[in-house]
Amino acid sequence: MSAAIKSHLVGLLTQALARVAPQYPASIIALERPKQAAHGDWACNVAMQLARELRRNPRELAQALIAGLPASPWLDQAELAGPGFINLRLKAAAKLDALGMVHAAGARYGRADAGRSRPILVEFVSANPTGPLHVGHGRQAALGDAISALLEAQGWKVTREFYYNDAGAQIDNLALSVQARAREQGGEAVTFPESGYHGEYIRDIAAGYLARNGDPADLAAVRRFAVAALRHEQDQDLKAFGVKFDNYYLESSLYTEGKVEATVRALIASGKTYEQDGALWLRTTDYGDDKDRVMRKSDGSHTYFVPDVAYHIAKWQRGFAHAVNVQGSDHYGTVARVRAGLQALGAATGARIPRDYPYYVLHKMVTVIKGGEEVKLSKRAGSYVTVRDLIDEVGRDAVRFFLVSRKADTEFVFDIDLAKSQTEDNPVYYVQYAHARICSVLAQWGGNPQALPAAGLASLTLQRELALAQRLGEFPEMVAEAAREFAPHMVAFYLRELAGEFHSYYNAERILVADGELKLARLTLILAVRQVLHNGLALLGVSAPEKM
RNA sequence: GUGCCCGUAGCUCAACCGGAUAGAGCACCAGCCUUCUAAGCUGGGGGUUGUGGGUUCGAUUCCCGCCGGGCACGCCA
Repeated sequence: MSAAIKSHLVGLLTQALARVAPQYPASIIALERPKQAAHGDWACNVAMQLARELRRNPRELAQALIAGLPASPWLDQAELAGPGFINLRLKAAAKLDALGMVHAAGARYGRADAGRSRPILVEFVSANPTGPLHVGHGRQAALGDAISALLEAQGWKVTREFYYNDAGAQIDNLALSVQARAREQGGEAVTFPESGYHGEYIRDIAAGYLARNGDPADLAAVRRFAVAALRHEQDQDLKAFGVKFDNYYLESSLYTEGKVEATVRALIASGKTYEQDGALWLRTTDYGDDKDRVMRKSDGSHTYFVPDVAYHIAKWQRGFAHAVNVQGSDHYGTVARVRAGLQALGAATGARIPRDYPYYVLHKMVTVIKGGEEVKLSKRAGSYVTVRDLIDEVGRDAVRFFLVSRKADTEFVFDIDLAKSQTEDNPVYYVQYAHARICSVLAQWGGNPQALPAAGLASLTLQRELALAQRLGEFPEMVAEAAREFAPHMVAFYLRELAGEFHSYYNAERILVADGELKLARLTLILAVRQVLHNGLALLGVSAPEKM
């Protein structure tokens, strides 16, 4: 059902309301899709909402509204139901209206212009270059990429950005770890750093370094080599996952470009800082944090929160008035701090940064289960399961689809056995199979799909056909809401349902029937289904195969 | 201890910001391939929505208390 038809219905009710209760604004009229088909195509609860204030019986009020509905070419009938619902039934033509919309828009069906080409920066993954990407990064990559695609579909000018924490203490730790392995491989007896990285990949990097005649004693060179090697490795992981970034932002650049120092100076100038115990503090409690934070430690170095603020100021200054950060919920603590830092700076510089800038999508952790037990180790990484492990075992499309099919704020249990042993019942294959089936039918028909949209649709009269068309009509609204809520899982669930309705239809009815008019109408319908499956899968970064 | 999040079928998860008889998938049981791909379809059993109150025409949804789980509470990143 197109949005146009929905607003048409709201218009009808508005007129009815104006006759029955002119003192109430039409804005209280809301339509919803009933869960049960018996309740019609749309339901309105306005009579129950107003019954109390109008001191009228809700059923009697609903009846009056129904009587006041003007005639409409789309509306078949309106009936009173339950405690005071008004159930609306549409004519078949209204349901089939969506097919024309799908074919007219094609790959652009589901797109809208809510973003009005405004720039928005979506930051995600942002892994430290100290090891291969773990499954949490995988969830983040799948989420961030899908959220970006959803925002693009809503007309935002999206920049996907990866922030490399390549300047902190963890990098020193990495360098020392690689150095120790390199010395070890050179025959020296070394004690491995207590808090060093123990993964297999550290040995590989050390070997690579030695193979290029690197000097283990040159720690700066070791560090450069190790960071470059891990950035390359992470790039390979992302490539295997099908995620592309528009920009990589290096924390180290904040130092080399003086942005960290500039941020400290600006914060001092803001008057929100104070010295205590030899350290420099920011009064973040003035902006909702639960305690003040140290900016500069007594040893003169900065806490990580300063470059974080500098980075986000840079986002703002680069022209991104809208920004979304996709991060693990373990970063919850930084939210208030970064925002407080930005508010202090904004107050000092006159920059009108919104209090909730940047917006955060925090996702819960992923645990991987295999053989009924939690998997914590990976050969390559040592202490955690990598994205690559998952892709190798389950396949890229399945991993991506799985990782976005749950709300971000629920803890994620990824059961490898389930994903592997039940590949045939895997939801992603189920959706892809629907797409491939349609391709197959179209191939057997052998005609030109381009010509189909001109076909007459009057012969589509079956419940399943009308329901499918209606489902297709919901797609744009679903995409808009998923984008608004930063909730790609809605796309995954929608696709599951659409594919399910298609499979049922396919099994119950034959597409390539003898009746030429009916055949063309049915082909037009499934061509539209294919288009929407394709568009939806594209939002999730999952392929839509023509054969399976 | 404090803050945030979560708790829905045996398992994994939905539920259109308060709507009608809480829905899917997996697993289980019984059926469907001479016909466009059986990676599919049809039917079935499965629930006191953690728990106790409150708000109201109506609560999985909003409020309060408790129980259980996750994360965060550093001059770590």
